[in-house]
Amino acid sequence: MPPAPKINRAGRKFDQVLEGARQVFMADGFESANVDDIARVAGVSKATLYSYFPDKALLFSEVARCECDRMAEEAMSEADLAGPIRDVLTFAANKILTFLLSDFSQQMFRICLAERDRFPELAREFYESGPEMGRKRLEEGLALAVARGELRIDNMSLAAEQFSDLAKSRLWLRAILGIQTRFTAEEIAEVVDEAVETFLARYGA
Amino acid sequence: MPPAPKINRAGRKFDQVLEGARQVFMADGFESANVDDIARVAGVSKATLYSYFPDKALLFSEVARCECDRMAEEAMSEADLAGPIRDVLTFAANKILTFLLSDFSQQMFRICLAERDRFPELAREFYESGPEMGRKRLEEGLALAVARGELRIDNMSLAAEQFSDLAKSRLWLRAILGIQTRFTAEEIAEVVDEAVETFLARYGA
DNA sequence: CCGCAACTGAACCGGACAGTTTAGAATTGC
DNA sequence: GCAATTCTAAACTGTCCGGTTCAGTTGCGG
Repeated sequence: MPPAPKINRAGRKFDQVLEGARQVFMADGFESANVDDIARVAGVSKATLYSYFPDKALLFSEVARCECDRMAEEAMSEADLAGPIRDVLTFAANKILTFLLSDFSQQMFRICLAERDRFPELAREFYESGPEMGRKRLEEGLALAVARGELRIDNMSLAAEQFSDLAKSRLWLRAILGIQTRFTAEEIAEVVDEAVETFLARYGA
Repeated sequence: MPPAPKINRAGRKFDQVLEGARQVFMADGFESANVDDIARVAGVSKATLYSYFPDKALLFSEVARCECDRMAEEAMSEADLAGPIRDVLTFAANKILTFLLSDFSQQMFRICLAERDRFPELAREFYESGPEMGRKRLEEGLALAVARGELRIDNMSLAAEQFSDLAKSRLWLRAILGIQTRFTAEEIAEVVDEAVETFLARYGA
């Protein structure tokens, strides 16, 4: 199967359907999303929607797959690797934290977790397109710094995980649970700086 | 309101109902849980169940509240603070990680996150009874070590958060997403040891 | 302008499920 | 051992929602 089974991609309104579904699913998740709502938001009749997708679950899978791809692209975006290692790390931690606190990232996580049992494949795609992809990118950057003699790292993969875990200290959990929804630049800078400090204390050359 | 509004606690089978609800809600969450199932598991008729609780939501809230209390007790359990700081930290990291990987902790997190919007109070109770309580306990332990001159810590609360974040590196995310369900002693020991190492590199005296 | 394919809108079906009712059985207290 | 209370089993109501159907409209190629 090239992209997915039983989906009829031909037709004028296919993209409309997908976009409407994206909006509704990303806002409500799978269970709470209502197919009538999706049709309405997509500006399409329910019959048309069902002429493209055999059922709600496959429509959701398709949307989720696309969104995982979007996330992967985000994770692959290049970082600036020039300059002193401390600055590079600070920039990276900032980027990681900002992304992890974004609405998009938070919604993706919530939805993938909520639908973990119904769509186990989705959880895996999420993990690979998000955290895993980010970790690989980070490892590459760290490897360069090691090569330049700025860092000393034995366990590269775990070091990368530690770095992103440090970068989201305190704030991510509060955000995902809805305890706190806005974050000041100071709060973010504090977590980022402390993350870099701790990471360098361990791995700085 | 002493515990909760409109709940009739008198009657022979109150505890049965609560226990049945606990089992079903902890297994299925709020939405997917079926009231007929709860009654059956509790060994009670549906009418009896509804004579104690006015609706499903309040029954769920009561169960969730009790489970948060259970979690708080778990988090408050004393750690062994004697011995060299490295051993104490290793023990603590082990305890934190083991708890965070337990079925109970994982289910609590999944349920609280899934029902975040429907029961915002629950997310807060979870946060305070779990992560917050754990952090406070950890801070106390760290403060003792600082007093003994074994650690140097400026930002105590963030240091405690960093420690628990380091302790769950890599494994927690894989567990919560269902990517990996069993963990070898070696995997756990590796994460724990690296967490302690990194923490001590930054905060060791 | 014809014919065909896509699309519409609204009604409809069936199953799931929260919550209610009722008629009667079991327990308990006195 | 009787009366009041509690519980039971099962049928029932109303609602929600995924998915289908269908009679009719739109729009486009020839």
